[in-house]
Amino acid sequence: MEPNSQQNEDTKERILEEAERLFAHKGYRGVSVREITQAAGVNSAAVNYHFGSKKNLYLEVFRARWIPRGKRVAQMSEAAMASAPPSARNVLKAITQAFLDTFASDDECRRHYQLASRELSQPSEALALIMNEVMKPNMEGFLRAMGPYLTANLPRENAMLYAYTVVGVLMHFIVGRAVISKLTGRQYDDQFRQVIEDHIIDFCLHGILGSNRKAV
Amino acid sequence: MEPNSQQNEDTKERILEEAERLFAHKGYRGVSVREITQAAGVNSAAVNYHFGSKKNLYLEVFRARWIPRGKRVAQMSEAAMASAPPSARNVLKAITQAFLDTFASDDECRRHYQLASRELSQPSEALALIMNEVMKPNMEGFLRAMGPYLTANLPRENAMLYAYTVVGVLMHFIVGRAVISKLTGRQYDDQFRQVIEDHIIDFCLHGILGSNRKAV
DNA sequence: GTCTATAGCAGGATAGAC
DNA sequence: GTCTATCCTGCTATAGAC
Repeated sequence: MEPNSQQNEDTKERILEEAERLFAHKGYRGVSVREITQAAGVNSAAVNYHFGSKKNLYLEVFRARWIPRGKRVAQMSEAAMASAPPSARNVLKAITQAFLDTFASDDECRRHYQLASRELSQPSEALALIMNEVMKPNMEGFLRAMGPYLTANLPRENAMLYAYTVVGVLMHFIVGRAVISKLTGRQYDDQFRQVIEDHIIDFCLHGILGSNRKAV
Repeated sequence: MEPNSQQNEDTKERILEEAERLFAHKGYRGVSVREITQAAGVNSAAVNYHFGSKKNLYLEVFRARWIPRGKRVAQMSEAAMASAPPSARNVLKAITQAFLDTFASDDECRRHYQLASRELSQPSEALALIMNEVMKPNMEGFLRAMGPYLTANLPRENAMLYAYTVVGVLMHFIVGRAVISKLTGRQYDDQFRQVIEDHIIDFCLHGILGSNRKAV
């Protein structure tokens, strides 16, 4: 690979990185191309050269970064479900830990779900991407793993509501971190993180099994 | 009240109404003052005359419309909790129905929680308003009513996590309506609405009581 | 109080030198 | 491929006529 192409890839990567960070933090309209290129330390024309338009850069953030990361989360989740002793609790533990821990940093986790959360409540073209490529398969994997613990004749529609609720609870705790600290008066450190993780697992476990515990 | 003042109030009201609708739909940055004044059928200078600035108009939407409406939701919730036979399920039913039904229309409900949801994940000055005036008191009312059904020594911090989760589930189902229809393949009509309402009540009821059922 | 006109600025995108 | 300079559009806010 010749140096120019290398440089080129670096530039594209840096733009994508900063674009994701800023879009997650401020939303699409809240960020300017100039702000992105400045943060990436590249020329202000680079976005249009490499991505064609601001809008396409936004979509490329999802295509090149969000979706691969989302697929890693799903893989981690599946792997944990397969390796732990089979139980409903371990299935929920697997998806919860995958959602919270399959990231290079807390910040990356937060960014990831802020982008998703904004698409859920204010859809753009990116929503179809994340739903079809990541969220729907992830929810289906979760439901497959939970299958043995649900009533046999539970309609698919109702099962999907459980999966949707679990995802909602997870995202709500990730993106609302500042609010949680304010409400509880407790700093969001590793210890509190663990409290929250346990809370989510317990809440969702009983939420799902409460009306669906299979007769033993 | 002289006609001018009346006209004046009408103008302010129309601007507030359209501003809320558009801010909820597209976010603060996604809406221009021109768009709001055009939708309200008033002159483009009217926003600055009546509200001083776009930012203050945004805050005024919360002060003049969101918070009173949020307080009505809390009142409905409290009233329903007080009038129904006391049970944990009825407490959850009260808050769920208050969240979903204390609105002139489905659209108004959606707008209300879209504004709140965006503030949660991307706080502005409005967040402190809605937290202090509405959300915190509402959560505390919910926990007071749930108190008899929780273990006596449950730390306030953990109780708050339950309230925060219930609010999160409710908002997730309200703002994510389009996604739910896509996931389940089912149209969001009155019948499905009832399915979802029952789902939310059951999920949260068992989610909370699962680890906290008082010994009888 | 209401409107038109516009100042003043920031945005996305592009042309063209290097 | 990269950068500077710039076009054009659209924004908020305001000044000033009526």
